[in-house]
Amino acid sequence: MMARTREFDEEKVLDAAMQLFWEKGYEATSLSDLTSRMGITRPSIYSTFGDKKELFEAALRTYTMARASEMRAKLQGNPSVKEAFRNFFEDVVAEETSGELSRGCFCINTMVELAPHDEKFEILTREHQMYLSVIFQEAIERGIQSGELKTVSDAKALAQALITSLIGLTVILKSRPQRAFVDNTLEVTLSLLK
Amino acid sequence: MMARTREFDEEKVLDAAMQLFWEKGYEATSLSDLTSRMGITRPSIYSTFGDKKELFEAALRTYTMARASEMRAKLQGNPSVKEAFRNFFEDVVAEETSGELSRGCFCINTMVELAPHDEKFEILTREHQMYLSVIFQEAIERGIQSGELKTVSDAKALAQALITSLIGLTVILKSRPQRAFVDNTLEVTLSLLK
DNA sequence: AAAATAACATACCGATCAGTATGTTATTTT
DNA sequence: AAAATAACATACTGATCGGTATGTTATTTT
Repeated sequence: MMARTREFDEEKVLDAAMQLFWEKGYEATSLSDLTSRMGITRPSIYSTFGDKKELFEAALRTYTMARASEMRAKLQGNPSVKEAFRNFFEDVVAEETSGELSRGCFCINTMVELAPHDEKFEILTREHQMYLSVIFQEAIERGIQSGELKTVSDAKALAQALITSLIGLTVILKSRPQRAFVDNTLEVTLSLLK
Repeated sequence: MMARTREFDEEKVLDAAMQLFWEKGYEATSLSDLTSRMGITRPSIYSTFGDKKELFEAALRTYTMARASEMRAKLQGNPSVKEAFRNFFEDVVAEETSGELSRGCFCINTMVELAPHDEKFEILTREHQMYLSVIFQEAIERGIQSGELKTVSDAKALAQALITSLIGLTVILKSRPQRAFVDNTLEVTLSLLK
């Protein structure tokens, strides 16, 4: 039973927490950072989301769900699978290149920072990547079905290799490599789709 | 001029700091962690290495130099370039799979944690990866020279794509993916060498 | 041997950390 | 309207953070 009505939008403040954790990671984000960015007080955070780790987990789950559906939409929105993949990878590059900060991928950041020390996040991040690789796989199978891609391709293995390259690309973009490096990587990687 | 003689081996304690930063990252490693692992006191750390960030930088530089020469040795030690790359990638997998903790690559960890927020580490991590890609490139060129690889290959672009895949592989191993995922990725990635 | 000096050990600094106790205010239930 | 209750705001907790002041000990230089 609810007495006084909540003055903040739970979804909005969680999104604010997500942005912050995404930018700075778990350890480097303090409760003070969170209260000021979320616009609510410390006790409100604890009563609504639990402790810092639980809030982080909620933020990450929000992120992964949004990212998976965004990715599926992008890959399904183009009749040509090759074009869809190229556009997708180039969007990633554009996203990280534009703007002051390259936040990378929240899930990948978490895989690096927390997965080795916290089994919950080891599982959560692994399963998200596996899920993404299935989305890749479905797109590739669509390309094989339509005749755009060679029938002999191992769709699953190819999808997994592309996910691995996507992770590598996302990570190295944080060091702001030269444009040519990225372009070369993209050309060679996408040449796997044939 | 030196009065009292130093009681610790500078190289050894720096190596201890490297191990710790490698395992836990910058933020999650405290000065207390460092003193107990390095076996020296706080003032000794500060007088010898400077503050926490400077110590971290020294540790990272030690790591990158060791890693680059280790990598060059592994790639040069085999007359077959294809075999050399396969062994190299499989060594990475074995390294991360065995043992309780998958530390990943210290430089990649730093790229994720610090590069977006600290230009010094953006540059340091980028240049290390570029250096590694040149080592890859030289091995590929050797393979072209010997006739083992196709003459038309763009050695540089290929090397850069392989580095990107290596980064992706190193990162995803932190989430302990299924063996089949890794094997598939490896097969497809190494198929680029032909 | 005396003076100088640098590495040592101990104990401390203010600041900040994650998390909570306490009291007030607004809304619902009775 | 009274009682109950949950969200609010403020202020606090002990612990730990990175970094340093201070005094002692060992070695070198004079």
